[in-house]
Amino acid sequence: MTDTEAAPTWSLPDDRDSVRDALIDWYEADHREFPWRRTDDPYAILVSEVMSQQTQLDRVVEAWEAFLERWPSTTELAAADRADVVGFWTDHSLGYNNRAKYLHEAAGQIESDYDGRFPESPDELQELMGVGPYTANAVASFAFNNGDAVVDTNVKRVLYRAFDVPDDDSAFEDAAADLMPADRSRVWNNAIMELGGVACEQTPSCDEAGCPWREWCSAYASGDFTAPDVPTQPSFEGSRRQFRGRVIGTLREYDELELDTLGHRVRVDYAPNGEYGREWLRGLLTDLEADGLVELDRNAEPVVARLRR
DNA sequence: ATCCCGTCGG
DNA sequence: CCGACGGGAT
Repeated sequence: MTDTEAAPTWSLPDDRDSVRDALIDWYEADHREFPWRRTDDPYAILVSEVMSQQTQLDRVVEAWEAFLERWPSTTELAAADRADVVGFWTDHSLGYNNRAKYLHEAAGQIESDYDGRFPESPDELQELMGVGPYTANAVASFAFNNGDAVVDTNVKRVLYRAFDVPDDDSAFEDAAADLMPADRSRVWNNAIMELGGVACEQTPSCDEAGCPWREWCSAYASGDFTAPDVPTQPSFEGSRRQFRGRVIGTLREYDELELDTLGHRVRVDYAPNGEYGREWLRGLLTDLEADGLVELDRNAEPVVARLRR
């Protein structure tokens, strides 16, 4: 026998159905109300998922409503200027403006490749720009009740603590899939992420939140609430990301800007031939250009930059 | 100072 | 597989 697979060192409770029912009952009895939980429009759900990947949910609500009012469907969004979509992202402090571009591009894909209608399977949804495994399953679940088990950091933390699933992506996927009741991805994925969001947070509130899994939970029994490591980010102040943000913000105020002018507005210590000079700025701008956010007119003399329309 | 965290591109 | 990616809230 050439099988080298080790037997799993973890196992889910025998009475899966009790575990499942307990979570679904807990979720249905009481949960946070978010407006995107009241729609099954895949476009509206996609927008909410992309926004919430980077921003606290409370701040997403307003932005989500405003975005849908301005661009109610992929038809309007695909026809929009990219600069306006990126500008909206900045105005609403939604972070990574790359994701505004992804959304804009995905809307274009839906219009041109899918005849204006969203595909319903996770595999097809993943073809859309900016849509990876998590978002594909979320949209398939919440719009079509047709997803597989989502695995995000909330779900990982829950599985790691409750059932000792090791910190390993394929183990998390297997466990999450085993646990999800067939054909109930909509309520299930909402419920397990809600559990991670309000009961099994970084510092857990098992009793306060009335966690429905206390009787099965390994961490609750042992008192060890260790969670999988989440990589910490380098500081934002002075980072390249901060200056990218400033370039976008500055270019929004002007139709176009010559490079040295832009440089001086972006950082006080800009010196054309210094450490933070033209070479540094060109580096930033060519990346922003490759990211589809900025256009450079290399024929102009001197070269000018503007937001991509 | 730390948290939030999935996707893309190389 | 790993580094890059925004900026407000706490």
